Formats: sequence, C-alpha cells, structure tokens
Amino acid sequence: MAVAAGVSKATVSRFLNHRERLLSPEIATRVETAIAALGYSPSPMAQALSRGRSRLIGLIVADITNPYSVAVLRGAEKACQDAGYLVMLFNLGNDFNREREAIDALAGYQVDGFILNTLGRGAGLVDADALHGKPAVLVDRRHAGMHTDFVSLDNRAAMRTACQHLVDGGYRELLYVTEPLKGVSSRRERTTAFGVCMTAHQPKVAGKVFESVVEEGAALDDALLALRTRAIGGRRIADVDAEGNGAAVIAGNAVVTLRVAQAMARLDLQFGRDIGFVGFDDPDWASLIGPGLSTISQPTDEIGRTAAKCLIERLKGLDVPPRQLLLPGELVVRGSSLSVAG
Amino acid sequence: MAVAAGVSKATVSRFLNHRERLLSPEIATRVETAIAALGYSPSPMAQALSRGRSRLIGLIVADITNPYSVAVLRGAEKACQDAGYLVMLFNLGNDFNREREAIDALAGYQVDGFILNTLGRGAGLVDADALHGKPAVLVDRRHAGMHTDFVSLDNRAAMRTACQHLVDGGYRELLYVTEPLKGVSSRRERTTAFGVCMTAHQPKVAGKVFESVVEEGAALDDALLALRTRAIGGRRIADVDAEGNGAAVIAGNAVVTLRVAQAMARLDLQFGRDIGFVGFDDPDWASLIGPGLSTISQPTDEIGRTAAKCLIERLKGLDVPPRQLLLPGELVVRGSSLSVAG
DNA sequence: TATCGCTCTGAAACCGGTTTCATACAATCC
DNA sequence: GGATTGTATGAAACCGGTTTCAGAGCGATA
Repeated sequence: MAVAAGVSKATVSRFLNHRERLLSPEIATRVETAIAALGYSPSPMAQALSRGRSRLIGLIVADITNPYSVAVLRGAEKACQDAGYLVMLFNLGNDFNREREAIDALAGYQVDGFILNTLGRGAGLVDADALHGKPAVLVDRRHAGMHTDFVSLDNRAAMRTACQHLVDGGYRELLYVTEPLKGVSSRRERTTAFGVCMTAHQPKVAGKVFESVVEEGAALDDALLALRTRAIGGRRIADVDAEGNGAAVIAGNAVVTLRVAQAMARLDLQFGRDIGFVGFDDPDWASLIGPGLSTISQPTDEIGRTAAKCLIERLKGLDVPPRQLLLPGELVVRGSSLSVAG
Repeated sequence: MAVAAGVSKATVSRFLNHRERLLSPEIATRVETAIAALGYSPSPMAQALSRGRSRLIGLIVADITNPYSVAVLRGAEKACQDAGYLVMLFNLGNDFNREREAIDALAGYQVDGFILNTLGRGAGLVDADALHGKPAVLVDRRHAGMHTDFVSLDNRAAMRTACQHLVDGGYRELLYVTEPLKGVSSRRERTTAFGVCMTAHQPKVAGKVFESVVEEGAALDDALLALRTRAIGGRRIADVDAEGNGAAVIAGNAVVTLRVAQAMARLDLQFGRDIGFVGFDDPDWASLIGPGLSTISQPTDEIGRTAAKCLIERLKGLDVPPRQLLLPGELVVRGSSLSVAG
C-alpha cells in the first residue's frame, strides 16, 4: 500500500488517523487515490496490536437458549455496530465454571470492554481484577462485589405492578413460580419483591413461592392444585368467584411461563377461568395460550442498547461512579388475568 | 516473558508451538516455570497477525430475532468452542446490503472462515471471491453461484412427510403459507416441494400457496376462510368429515405458524377441529396452542454443529468438492393434525 | 546572511508473536 | 584429529499497523 502511493507507511497511517491535518494536500490526494485504487483498508488486527484497543466488545451470556438473552444481545449488538464496534460472543451454555475462561479468551483478543449476562459465582468467579482492567457492564444479573454499571428491568416495580394488578382483579391466593434462585440476583430480587408485596397486602392476600425445577413437572402440578384448593376450599366455584377469591400464578420468566402453561394443560385447567396468571417476559406466543397470557413485558431491546451505550461511554473515558439503570416493564393485560368478579 | 525465563522469545514460541521437541529439557523446564509463574498466555491477536490464522470463525446471520438462527448459532458456537475456535457474530438485522460489509469487517479480523445464514442477494451480494479466499459454509440458504459446503434441513423430504401425513389424515384441501419467497432458497425449495407433492396426489388433493406478509393479517384471514369454504362447500361439517374432506394449513416456518395461529384466534377457528395444521419448526410453545400443533422439527442444533464441523474440516485442509448435507426433519404429531375421519 | 522555528515526511522502534537464518557446540565419522 | 553432521539456541526479519524521533525544506526574524 505505502509503496503504491510512493510514500512511507507512517504517512499512510497519518492519513488514516489524523486525516489531512498533518499532511500536505499533494501527498494526501496521492494517498487517497492509491487507497481508492487498491480498495485498501487497514487491518483491525494490526491496529489492535499496536494501539492496544480493538473496537471489539466481548459479550458473554450465560445461556443463549434463553430468549431474554437473545433479545438483549440483539439490542446490544445493534448499538455496538452503530458505534463502530464489533461483538465477540461467548456463550457459557450455563457452564458457570467457564466464566473466567470466557473473559480471558476475549481479553486475549483485546476486547475493549465486556457486557456480561452471567452468574458471577462459582469457580469461574469474575472479580473486578479478572477483567484485565477493562470496563464492563452487567445486564440483568448483578455480581457480588463487582463495581460496574448495571442495567436491568426494575424488578421491584414490575413485581409491584403485577401483584397490584392481580389483587385489583380480585385474586387473593397468589403463587410466585420461579426458577431455582441459585444466587441469580434477578431471581432473588423478584422473589424478595413478591414477599414485600404480599406483606403489604396482608391479611387480605396470601402468597407463596415455588421454585420450579425442569425435571419435576409433577411437583409444579401439585403446587398448582394446592393453590387452587387454598383459594376455593371445598366450595362451589360460583360462590367463590362472587366473593372475589381467585387463585393466580405469577411466573418469574418466560421459561417458567412455559412450564406453568404445560402444567395447566396437563391438569386440564384453564388460565383466567380456573387460575389467573401474569408472567414476566412477553414472548410472542403469549397471546395465543388459552385466553391470552397477561405479561410484564421487558424492554429487552432498550436494555441491550443501554448496556452497550454505558460501556461505550466508559470506553470514551467517562469516569463516574458505577451506575444502575433500572428500566420499567410494561404490564400487558390479556385474558389470563381478567377480574374474578367480572 | 522471554526475559523472565532468560531466553529469547523465539525459544518461548518454540516451547508453545512445538512443545519440547526442539528444546533441551533444561531450557524447557525453565520456560515452563516462567510461564507458570507469570500466568503468561500468548496473545491470540499477535499470533493471528503473524500466522495469518486467528482461530476465529465469522458467523453472519440475516436476523438474530429468528429463533431458527439462534438455535443454529448455538450448535455452531458450541462446536467451534470445542474445536478451540471463537465465534465472531455479525447480525445483519435483515439489512441485506450490509452482507458485504459484514464479510469485510470479519475478514479484517482475520477470521479463518465463515458460517453464513444470509440471503446472498442484492447490493451486498457475496460471491466467491468476496470471501477473501477463506472457506465458508452456507446454512439453510443457498447462494446462487457460490460453491461452498451447504447444510440444511432436507426440505423436500420434510415437505413430503408433512403432506403425506395430512393426506393420510383425510385432508383434501391444503394451503401452504410461507413468508414472501424473495429469492430465499429454503422458502423456494419448500414451496416447490409443496407443488410437487400436490401434483403427486392429484386429483384427490388440491393445494394452494399463500405468501403471507406481516402487515396484512386480513389477507391471511381471507385465505383461511376461503380454504375452509373450498373444503366443506355449502355442506354440513358432519357430512364432510365422514367423507374425509378436511382443510389443512402447512406453515413454512415458526414465524408463519405464529401468524396463522393469530389468524385462527381472530376467526375463532380451532386447530384440528376446523382446520388441520402442520408447521415447519418446532418451537417450545407448539404443544400449548389449541390441541397442540403438529410440526416438522428441525435438528437445528445438529445443523449448527455440522456446519461448524464442515468448516473446521476445510480449515484443516480437507479439499473435496462442495458438499451438501441435508439433515432429516422429524414429524411431531399433535392434536392439530388428527385424522379427519377419526 | 545566519538563526530560529514551523511544517511535513521518512526512518526506526514498537506491539507480541512466528519463522528463517546463522552460529555455537557436541557427537560421529574416517 | 580434522572434517562432517546434527542439535539447540539466539538474532533478525516479518506480520501490518502506530508512534516517536530526527531531519529536510522553507519563511520569518535579527
């Protein structure tokens, strides 16, 4: 390249980076035409090597099977691309022990920063200095003792909205179904928030929490039946409904929603009619199950975009204390949470 | 690093690459302990620069919103990681014009090869030499005039299975609903295969094709109503059922399945009872819609793994003519396609 | 006219490795 | 015992850039 323009490679580099500010017009045009003629573009690898920066962002997700992760990933990837960054993806496949490995691998490629949607626990623990001094932003899941920006749904407010909606609808026996907490901060926060809401509504409303494991569908079935029994006791449904004493489930995320829906089908129960329902996450099939499932829709795309934006600000030198960005969810009312009295 | 062990960096490099074959035991251990002490690991960037190979694989998807792409991505990513490769992801967001840009960007990072799930058409056309001489494997979508390995569902066989299943069940009026063909090879292939099947079953069975556009839900409603009218004419349903003259829809992918399900809900029609159904792709919510949706399940994970495997074989020097790997789908029978007569 | 200072450019060092080439030393051969 | 072969290692070139340093050319100043 340098040869083609009859200049030194330093000059080409100057042309690329400082534009014409340092170059005489004559040389600048010579380089410019040579670049155009050769269709030349500089090697990001070489640039990364010498600059120490790569315009690469490392994105680590706990489980790419999770639609939530994908939705966030999508928003983040778009924002990164818009800002001229490329995303390197590392999927943990729920193998927490590889978290450290993932970080190191990406750091090897000189990624400028990390977006993490991971557990932050276990053998692969990521502490601050594991990040090789690079900035990071956490999405959806906090890590204990890691002081970085954090972007997520406002879980407390969302849970409050869900509970209030169900209580307003006349539901008095609530069951919160979640995946096993396992130290995942978002699950913990939602569960805690559920407890707080239940306390606030005492004694009118009673709430229980059920941790659902994939393999044990029967346990979930039992939990739903028990819930229903608590609500209607031995009485006739019509009486109960008139009293406004319905049973309702809140699902902690789309995976749980799916499991609950499967259980309902097994038990031949119907959403809305037999058990009220609101679920976190708003998958596109929610409107098609039974009378339509009410949901708390997360602004996933915006969460991803915001995370990327935060990180890129840091990369540009922004130096402020770690920020917490809690984005509001939106209650989408469908048939599954119709008022009991109505 | 080299200094720490008191040797030249050439020696360190030899230790890393050729292990001890070239080194005296004494020096080898010296390097080894130094490496352990420093926690040293070589920079993949620098290696990529000098070797010309990066152990990076570029994965370009047309639309990461599509669950199919994600499922494939997941399989591919896993296989790559297992083989010691890292994946760089580029999402086109359905902006076909960026295809070329994506390739160039990834090539800049010296990716060793590409996995493409893209259109291969339009301004961003990717022809063979756009790949910078690197091997590629196409997934699900062929590109005209690109001679590379190709991995996908066996669309013809899958369509034959779907049609046969419906015909066996007594369905006589079939409607194939697909996204607009737009030159996407998999859509074209499925549509063609549908036509072939219909011809084979003539005159007993009649088939039509409907290209469904997102914005025009009403048109889909009309198509479904018309389908039903053709099947039962002016007669009573009981008579028709006895004749085994049902109407059925085949959906070209999960997105279409969703649209059809929404239309059915709007029209207050039920799968199975009013219109039979089989859909390509087997999303996890398929069993929850109405009586359960029958589907053709794609081995997405295996498709991804196979694609990665093909590519990595090429990277290892395998030199054979372009291969086509068509993987079989699996018919999952649920309530939506129960026999009309039964 | 000699000096200063400014602008522009090339040479060279560097990023962190790989690979070729050259050399030092030991072992083998006649 | 000197030539030959082989082995183990360092020096240096290279990958493709960035950045520092030094010098060339030129106008302004004294």
